[in-house]
Amino acid sequence: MVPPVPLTTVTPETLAAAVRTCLLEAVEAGDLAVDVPAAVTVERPRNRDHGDWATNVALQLAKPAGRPPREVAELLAARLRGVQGIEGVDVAGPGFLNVRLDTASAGALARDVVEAGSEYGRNDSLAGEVVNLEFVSANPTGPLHIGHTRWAALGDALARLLRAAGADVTTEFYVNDAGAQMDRFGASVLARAAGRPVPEGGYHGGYVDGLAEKVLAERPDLLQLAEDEAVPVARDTAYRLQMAEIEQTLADFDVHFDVFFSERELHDSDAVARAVQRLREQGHVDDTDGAVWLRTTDFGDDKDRVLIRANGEPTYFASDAAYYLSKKDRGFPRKVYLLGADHHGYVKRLQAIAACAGDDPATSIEVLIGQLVDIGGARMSKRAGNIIELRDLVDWIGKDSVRYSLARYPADSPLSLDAEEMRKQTNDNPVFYVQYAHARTANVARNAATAGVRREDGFDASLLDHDSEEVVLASLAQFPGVVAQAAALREPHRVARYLEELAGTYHKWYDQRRVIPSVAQDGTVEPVTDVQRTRLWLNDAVRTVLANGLALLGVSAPERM
RNA sequence: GCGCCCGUAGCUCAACGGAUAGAGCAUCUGACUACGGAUCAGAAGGUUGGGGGUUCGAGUCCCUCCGGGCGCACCA
Repeated sequence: MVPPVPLTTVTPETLAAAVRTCLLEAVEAGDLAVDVPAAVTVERPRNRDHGDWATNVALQLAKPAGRPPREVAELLAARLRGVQGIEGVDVAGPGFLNVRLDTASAGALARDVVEAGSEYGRNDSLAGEVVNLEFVSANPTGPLHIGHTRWAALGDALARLLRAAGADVTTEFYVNDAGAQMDRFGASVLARAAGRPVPEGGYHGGYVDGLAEKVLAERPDLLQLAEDEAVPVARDTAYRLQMAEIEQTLADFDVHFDVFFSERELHDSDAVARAVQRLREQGHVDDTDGAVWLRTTDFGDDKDRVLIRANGEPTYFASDAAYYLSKKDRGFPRKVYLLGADHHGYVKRLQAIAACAGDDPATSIEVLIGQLVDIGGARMSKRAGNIIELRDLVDWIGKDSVRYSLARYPADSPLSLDAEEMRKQTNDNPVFYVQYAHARTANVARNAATAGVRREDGFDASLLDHDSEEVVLASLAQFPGVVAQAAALREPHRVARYLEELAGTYHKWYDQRRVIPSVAQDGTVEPVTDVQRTRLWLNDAVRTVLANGLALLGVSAPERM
């Protein structure tokens, strides 16, 4: 007697495809007259009485088909019942289709996941998308602070997520290294180097003293130079030092940029002037009151914006336009910006630039607005004054906890975190809950090896028949969908929330089912069977997904804690 | 005044337009001769800020009011 090994594992994706096939067949047979949608949604019902998986297609197709939803559902149910791996189909409520899988078809996923390894969860939902993702873009005139920390954690996670979904992503940090602010920065550093107070409107904070010291070490002649010579020297030297620190801080936070793009180079290469000329040729530039204006009101902005001031100096907006055109010219159809809430007024202007350049803002520009974070109880920086520095946060709380804590909330929700909570290594802190689950799977695997339980000796999916196993398997099955959805919505927090759920299902399973043979009171050891081996596959499948998911968030997956 | 975002359990927050709105913390009850308890089981906690509307179905979409945050430069 051959055991009922299914030909294919049943997952939400394969089930959705099966439902769609049934629909097509029903239409073909003349049972139903409706346009079959390109994609069918299959979800895990909240209530387990509603089956393993459920779909609402019948409800959605009822109107276009001109039939009562339950009638459409019944019609589909009859066809679905013949699909391999499906144990039963019920029509429930207003017209939901509730599907129960047979144990082996659901359980086979454990092996698939282990065999896919780090590939499991990767998908091609965004294949062919070429994306430029800009985030952080802090001024190089001081250290990174808490606001940048949120964008760094979120932006980097988003980049990983988009890549996992098959997109071609370039991450970019725009360096505002041009303009009057840089001269004020240079003047501030010079003043401190000379032991004078920082000039009006300059940069304060202990870090300026630190920079002044290092600049003096590199340029002992600084104070002998004439003022108009000394400021650029102080400026450029301090800029280089500060930028190096920013890059190092980001690297220590496991955040890597493909491109650091200099605003100054836009000016030096005449790209700004050419951009203005280009916009003029597109017919969206006016010369009024001695200044050069971009008619952004043509595209929904409140007022037109100045590109070149009456004094001949280009505005920051002009370099932004040039920067946009650079991204366009470098071959990025889609430009994603992560901006702080204090810059949301900038969105319309950005869209207007795109429109003036002849692009459709709806597809070429995507702005994610992040609300501000408040971390209560965090130490203020002595160097930078009354602000919280990224470096201090990471040194004090730890990279994993900071990254995870910031990535587990949607960007558009204002957030207040508690530094003491983030430092806790308990259940209060979700990152430890998830990491501990991972460490536990590793521990079980080590114990299994010692006990002689080996995956390659056997796998029988039908043995994963406990409720807690069905729940773990269903959670594993959802991972690729979660990755695709999180990538499509640009919401890394969905991955974190998912991992917490998966970790929970694993801990519950661990409490209910043993992988290692138990030892009886008289010392006799239970023999190793396919039960233990198959559970080890499941254990390792969970570890695979936890590791893959944590990697998407830039958080480590420890083998021991 | 205009614009964008947010109002969900005592607190911090989830919830592709789906079925009885969920977690964690805090509070209360249980499980430690344990595959590391950094865990698990259970209780309690809600008119999703108010009011209309759209539809088979609204925390989610539309309108309106209330409350909070942030923006509205020839600044960077």
